[in-house]
Amino acid sequence: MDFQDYVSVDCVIFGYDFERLKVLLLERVMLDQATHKVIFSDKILPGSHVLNNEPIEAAAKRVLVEFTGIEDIPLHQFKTFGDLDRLSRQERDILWLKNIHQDPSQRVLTVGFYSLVDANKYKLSVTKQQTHPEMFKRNPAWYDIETIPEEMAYDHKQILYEALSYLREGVKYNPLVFELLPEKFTLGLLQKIYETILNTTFDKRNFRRKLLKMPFIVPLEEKQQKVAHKPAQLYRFDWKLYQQVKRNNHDIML
Amino acid sequence: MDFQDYVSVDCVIFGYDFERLKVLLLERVMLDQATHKVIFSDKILPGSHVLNNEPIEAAAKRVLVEFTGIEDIPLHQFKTFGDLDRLSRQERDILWLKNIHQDPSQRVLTVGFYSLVDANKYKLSVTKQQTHPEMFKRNPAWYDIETIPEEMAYDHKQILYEALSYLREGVKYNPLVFELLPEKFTLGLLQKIYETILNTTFDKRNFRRKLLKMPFIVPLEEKQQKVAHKPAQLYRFDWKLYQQVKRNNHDIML
DNA sequence: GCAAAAGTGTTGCTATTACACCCATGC
DNA sequence: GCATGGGTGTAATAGCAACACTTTTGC
Repeated sequence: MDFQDYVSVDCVIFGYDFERLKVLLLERVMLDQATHKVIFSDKILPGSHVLNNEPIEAAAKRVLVEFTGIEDIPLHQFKTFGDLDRLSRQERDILWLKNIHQDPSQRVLTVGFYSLVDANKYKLSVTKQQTHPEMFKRNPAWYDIETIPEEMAYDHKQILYEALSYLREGVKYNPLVFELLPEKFTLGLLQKIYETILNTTFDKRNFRRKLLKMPFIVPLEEKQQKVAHKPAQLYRFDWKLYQQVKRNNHDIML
Repeated sequence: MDFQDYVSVDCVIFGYDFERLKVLLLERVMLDQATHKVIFSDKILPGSHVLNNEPIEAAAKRVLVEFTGIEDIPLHQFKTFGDLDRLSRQERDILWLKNIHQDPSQRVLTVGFYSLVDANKYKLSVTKQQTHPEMFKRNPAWYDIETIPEEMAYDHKQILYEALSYLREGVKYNPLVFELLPEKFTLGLLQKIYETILNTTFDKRNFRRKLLKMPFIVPLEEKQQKVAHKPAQLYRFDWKLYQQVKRNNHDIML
């Protein structure tokens, strides 16, 4: 037994599809070897063991590519989960682990990461070679945050909800939303994102006043085109300026 | 090799001695077996491997008792450190690990916890049986945060500084300071603590106004006694009320 | 009586809230 | 011409920052 048998990462990828807040989950399916009937199926976070010589964040990035096709996104470590029985609280988890020849009573610590991305930007796909023909993870898909599937692997529902509250806090003090926004964006879009994530609404005029006071949100000499309404001013987020401002004044953003 | 060989916890215990902010460190000493001369000595955070059947927070509490004598304090998980070479970047770390028959190139993930306590409340002492007679940890002691020792084990200096910034953020949004304060306290003391931790000063009148508006800081029918100045009103922190208020309104405290 | 910390109010400024209408565009 | 989201100002209120003197006690 080795380091990699005891440590894993799990990724909670939040996606905004310009309508709603979503989370990326895989389907975990176990088939009967003989009949090929489904024994069970539930949802699981993209995650995997950390290889012996792999930094933990690299492991998180690797599993994302392997199980979702998402590449090159910033990941935020939020919490480590180490309950003794976190892999063996549900019957189907035990069944699953036994079948991949892992002892369900063996302890695996998992480091949780979250991210916020544009849900429309990626074609989701599993590229990882699945080692057990009748047990596999498939169908990475976005699930609305308001209707999280009941049945999830291990302690993943707990991990998901904790990530959600880290996201909601994080978004208030860190420029997380600019990690998902296109280079050029309108204030209307920005407002919609904040409203969706925080599940609230803001007054348009007050919101704009507040954001326009931030020096790192800089107007471009460019407007929207071909929209069926008054074209909006485009802005960009200046990361360098943001870093400068942040050094002096810790609490910015909403 | 087992779970416990790959996962550890480290505790960054901040102490306030009613003057300055301190941090609790142990001395790590290695002696020459023959001459008993000191080969090296540096500082190390209280930490240890997590036992196979031990929850991670329990491990953190255990090592605190074993290496410092501090019992029953709230611990806050803040970050997990997993760099591949975090145990082998310094010559003396390699020497140390070889002598306790641990492979320096072996990877150990460590989960960091921090806490804030009254530095005067505890008699510090090491009770853990030290297994290698010429290599030991001793002398738990408070070190001023402004003069952190240069020489520290592994990546412990990094862990310490990251903990410090989590503390400084945490104290603004969570009632951490009330975990260290005596049951009955004065507003003057409260202000001094915030000023020390955040390394700033506040206007007395504005500070009091702000804190007295918080319903969970409740005045007692009692004043200081036998002080060589006007005796101050005593207050207590009502944790139940705090929980209630917090449910509605997420961002409180300073 | 003096040293030491407690306690207290006001003012100007800044930030926040609440609120309603016209504008430019594509179809 | 109508539907769509963009864009704008003001007034009332609440919160924040800056400021100095009196009080009570122990010694």
